[in-house]
Amino acid sequence: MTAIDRQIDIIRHGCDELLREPELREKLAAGRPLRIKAGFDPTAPDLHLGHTVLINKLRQFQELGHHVLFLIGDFTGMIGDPTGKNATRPPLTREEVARNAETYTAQVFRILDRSRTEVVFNSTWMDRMSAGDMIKLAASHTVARMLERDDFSKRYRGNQPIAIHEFLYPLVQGYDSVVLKADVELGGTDQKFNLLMGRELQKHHGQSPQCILTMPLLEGLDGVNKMSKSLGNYVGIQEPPSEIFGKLMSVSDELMWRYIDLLSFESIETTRQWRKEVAGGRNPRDIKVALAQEMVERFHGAEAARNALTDFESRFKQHEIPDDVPEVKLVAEPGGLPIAVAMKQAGLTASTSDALRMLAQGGVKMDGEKISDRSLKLARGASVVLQVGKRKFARVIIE
RNA sequence: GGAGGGGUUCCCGAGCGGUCAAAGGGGGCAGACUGUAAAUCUGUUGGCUCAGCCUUCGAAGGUUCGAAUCCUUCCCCCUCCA
Repeated sequence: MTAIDRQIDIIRHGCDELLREPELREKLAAGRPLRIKAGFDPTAPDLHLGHTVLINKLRQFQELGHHVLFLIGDFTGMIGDPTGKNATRPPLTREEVARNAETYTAQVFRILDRSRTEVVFNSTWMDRMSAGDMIKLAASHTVARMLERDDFSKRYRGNQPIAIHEFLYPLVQGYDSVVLKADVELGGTDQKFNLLMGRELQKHHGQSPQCILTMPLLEGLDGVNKMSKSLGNYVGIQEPPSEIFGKLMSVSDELMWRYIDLLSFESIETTRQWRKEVAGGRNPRDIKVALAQEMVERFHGAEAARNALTDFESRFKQHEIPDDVPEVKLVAEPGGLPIAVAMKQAGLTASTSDALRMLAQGGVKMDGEKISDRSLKLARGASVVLQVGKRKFARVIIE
């Protein structure tokens, strides 16, 4: 096995598609560090495990000696890429984009090697582009070819609106590759069309076209939709250990294997062994614990991972009230504070109506005892732990 | 520019003068069962110091004792023709 074979092996591992391998071999054969581009949409500034699938791959490229161009699509963010959506997204303001971008850079270096990463913003060159240049760029592609993109054609057929400016998104993304002289661009499978656009435009500008590597999209906790902040089915890498642990424990057994494939650094031999053991009767829960601990350890360290497990067991096996319950101080009138209002003010429910529903359905506990009396009032000086559902807690202190 | 169709609660979608906070499904949430899994069953799903009241059916006006439902104007989306 040659050195290049070995690189290709590592690069291909876990990926969805590599276009085109012969070209990549040629680039690798030149022996120079390749320019690896990946674009990030600044709408969701909190990185979650879904993002890390791609970032882990970037990290691998760095380990192989290549140079990562971490592109923040602050210009494209104002367009709002409709990929995976069935509706036009509201464009972000410049201020929102800037704020989001900053939180990105603060997080990626938990995974990436800073010395081999260049963070770039596409507004740097796009802001300087004239209307005339933009028309020239737009002229390089046709509507028919745009409509080849699955998302566009679906919406078009489904009588859903497509705004003209949405067509500019792939063009701008492709043009970014021209400016950056990218050798390889990474993206999710949903990005394939946009990634290919980079190849087209690079050829158009006399460059050798970038190779594209698509990574599978990680399903969210629901196991159906892709992980995304807006759908609320994500595990954020900045979340506290107990949240990361708990969320991972709540995924279905089927989804657990998917997460192991895309997120775990365990060797293929180990994970294969796990599958065999589960097939032989081992409780999948044990494997899930291992995965949850690995993730907590990656973002919070080994000690946090150990604590996450013991906390989890005391809370859910022994139904104990956790010790890190947030404290909320509320003010009551002389007559006391109605329980439902207290629940809402403590942030345990979205509304008092919702709180009343929870009471009616037996989903509320006070100091560990189930309560259902909606007329209950908390008197001044009271200090109680309220629990709604399985995981929402608050110590409420009435003043 | 012309002709036609359409905008209903998180989503899809029924309703077409009162019995509508609005059927049904999806999704969400809670309960039971569990491994905080899945599947299943049950309940619930606008807000409010909640036996009552307030706000919602693209927007604004109007008719009516009463409007998601009728009228007027406006905005937006789709289709066909130009």
